[in-house]
Formats: sequence, structure tokens, C-alpha cells
Amino acid sequence: MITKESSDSQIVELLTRGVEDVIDKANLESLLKSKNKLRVKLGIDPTSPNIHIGRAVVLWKLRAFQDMGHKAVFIVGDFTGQVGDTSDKDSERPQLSEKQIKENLKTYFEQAFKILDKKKTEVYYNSKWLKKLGFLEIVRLANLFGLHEFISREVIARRMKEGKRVSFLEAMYPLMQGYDSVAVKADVELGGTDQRFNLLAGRTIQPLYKQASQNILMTTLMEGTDGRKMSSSWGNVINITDEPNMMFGKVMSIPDSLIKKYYLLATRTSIVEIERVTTELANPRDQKLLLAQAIASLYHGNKSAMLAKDAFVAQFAKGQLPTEIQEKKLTPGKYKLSDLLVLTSLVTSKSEARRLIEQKGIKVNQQPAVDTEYILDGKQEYLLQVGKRKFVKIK
RNA sequence: GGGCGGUUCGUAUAGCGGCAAUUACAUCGCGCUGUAGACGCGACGGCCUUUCGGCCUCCGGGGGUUCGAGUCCCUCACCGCCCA
Repeated sequence: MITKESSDSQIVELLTRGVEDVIDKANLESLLKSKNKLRVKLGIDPTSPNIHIGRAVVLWKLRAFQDMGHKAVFIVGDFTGQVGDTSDKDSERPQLSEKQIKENLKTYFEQAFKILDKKKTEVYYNSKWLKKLGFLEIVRLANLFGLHEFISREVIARRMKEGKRVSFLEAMYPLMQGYDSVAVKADVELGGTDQRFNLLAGRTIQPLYKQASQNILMTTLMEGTDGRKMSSSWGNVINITDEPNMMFGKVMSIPDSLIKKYYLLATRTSIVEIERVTTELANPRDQKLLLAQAIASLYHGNKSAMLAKDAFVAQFAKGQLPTEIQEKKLTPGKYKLSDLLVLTSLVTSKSEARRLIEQKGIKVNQQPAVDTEYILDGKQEYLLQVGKRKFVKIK
């Protein structure tokens, strides 16, 4: 959907929904109203092969710019990724090898273009220009920044206080990101709030190259399913490539307090509709069912989202068996229950199997198993179940 | 280059020489329910037909002292801080 002229209300939503801060707001607003086609930059470092819905917030924002007729400029930080950014980390980031970066990128585009309009996106690799920068040029850039600004950044200050190492290299990261803005002549740059410092660097550097300072739009950081910061290393992420059922279940597990935030940041549901759902439905669970469906349909389509919802309700609300259960074939013979559980990789060790049996966590044909030494012959079918979520059918 | 400190479960931590090793978070199971949420309880190295038991492996690597070593000594590796 492209409109030649963006309506005022569209602009308002663009500048506020899921947005934490805009610099310089007045300037950006008048640019948006002027019908100029803006170059909107988004840089990503290929540090992980998966895009989660938190990372997707900024991609959807870029998509919104595209839908209003602006140009998306997507920068792959193949160079900066090798260096490692520390904006949102408590420690230095591992520097990625070229090989890892290539590996990560393979699936990255496929995922990003589930969100972005490919035809209206320019893609660049920042090694193209950063690799060639000479020392003199770097010195000119470095001269624009004071070290005190860098060390007073919250994360950096904390690490220094805690006695952790802060490398010289890290201080140079903003220079690189800022130079990217020059290279692509960015009018606007998008990023998370954790990127504030790096985003501002572009504004500082561009005038040196006779360019107007870019505007900055910072999107809100999204909490993970457990309410903490969404981070792959904490396992609280919802990846956009997650299977519909998985995606649905993960959304259902978020704290009630995050429902509205998820709705605003992770769906394209209209604000009016969100308002309606969150006020009219009294039970947060029902709100979440709709939310989960909205998110799943964004990446898997309406039909899959519906099916995921039905499966979820059947399995968890009504306690029915899942429709699809993994099957394993065994050679006929006698098996001890604990051995069988290990054999089917439902558990990783016999000790674990024994513990689970003691805690009534194992069911055979829907009946709790009581005895570790329970013997099954491999002749008939059995349904093994661990907890509420792991099933295997033995044939 | 000099001085000091660190390296223990996925992460962060505790550990006067008797330890399969503390606590928190995460994880897993059970109960309850409104869901895989919240709350409560429990488990969280492996193997064993003696299971309020037995055996094996484990605290950065190597060596030593000792009946006995995360715990003491030496050494190597890595990391950090301060001084230059």
C-alpha cells in the first residue's frame, strides 16, 4: 500500500508507535510532510543468524517508511560485525570471523525480507567503504569525539567501575557506524534506544562531509517472554522463523503486563483495534490469544495462525493430546522404561529418567508411571509422555 | 617492565584441608490455575535389580605436600586492576 501523500495521522503513528525518541523531531516531521523521498538507513550486524521479534520492531518501522514511499537503505555490518559492538552488552562482544558472518547472513536476508519490501530496499555491505578508510581519515573522524563522552556512557562506565576491560577498539565503533551514514547519505537512521550513542555519531560526522545531519528515530526495546530483556542467550526470544505452534505458545507465556506493548511493537494491528481488544476483553488470556494469533499470522499467514490457536487450546486449555506426535520404531524385545526414555531421547540420562518417574513426570499411555523398572515389550504401541509437552509414540 | 587479584554447574556467586561442593537466576517435573503466565512444592554430575545404599567422575592445565586437596605449595595458560 503506497500513498503519495502521507496523511498527518500516518505521520503521527510513524513517529510515535513503538518509538522511544526522535532527534530532531520537528525537522523530521517537516521533511515527512514535504513529500521528499527520504533515505532511511538501518544497519545490522550479522551477529546471530536469527531475527527475533524484538529485532523486528525496527525492521517493521523501516517497512512503514517504505509504505509511505521512502527509500530503505539496509546496511549489513560485515565490517563492523568483525569488530564487535558493545552498546547493549556487559562485556566485549566476540569478534566474528568472516566465515561466521557469511554463515549468519545466509538466512538473514530471507528473514529480513519477510518484513521489508525487497524491491524498495538498497542493500550495502559496509566493508565496501570502511575497509578503504586511511589512517588520516580515521584521525579526522576521531578528532570529532571526546573520550569523556565515550567513557560516560552508562554501560562503559559500569564496566569500568566493575573493573572489566574496555578496549580502545570499542571507542572506535561509533566512528564506523557514523561513517556509514555518510557513505549512504542517510536522511534518517533507525535503531534501538541502546544505539543512541552510535546513532548520534552519524549526526556529528556528516557535517564534516558537507551533509546535513541525519534525523534519528529510536524504537522501543522489547522485553522477552519472561519480562527480561529479549536476548538469545537467555532463551526468552521469539524468533520470526519459529514454527507457528511454538510462536503461539511463547506469546501465550508472556506476563500479562506486556500484552499492550507486544501488540504495539510486534503486530501491525491498528491502534484502534488494539485499544478495543485490550479494553473489551476482560480476561488477559483472551487478549493474549488474539495477540498470539496476530503475531503468528504476520509471519505464517492467517490460516497457520488459526491452526496454531486451535492446537494450543486443545493441548493446553483442554489437555488433549497434540495432533502430531513423533513416532519411533523399535526392534521387538523387552525394554526397561528408563532405558526406553533415554533411547527415544526424551531424557538425557537414566538418572534423569529415574528422577522424573519419582516426580510423576512420566506417563505411559496417559497413565503416570510409578516404577523405574517397568518393562515394556516392543511389540505393541505405546505413548510415552514427559511433562505436558514432550510426546513420543513407540511402535 | 613492576606490584596485586582472579579462573568452581548455562550465567552470577559461596566454599577455617574430610565435598558431589553454597546461594540466586535460568532449566525441568508436580500441584494449583486463566496459559507453557503468576503462585506453591520438588529436582537439577553419571552409572548401579543393597536406592535414608553402593561405585565412578568433577572445581583452568600440569606437578607436589598430606591418610585425605576447589581449599596449602610450585609451575604453566588465560583474564583483570594499579604503577611505569
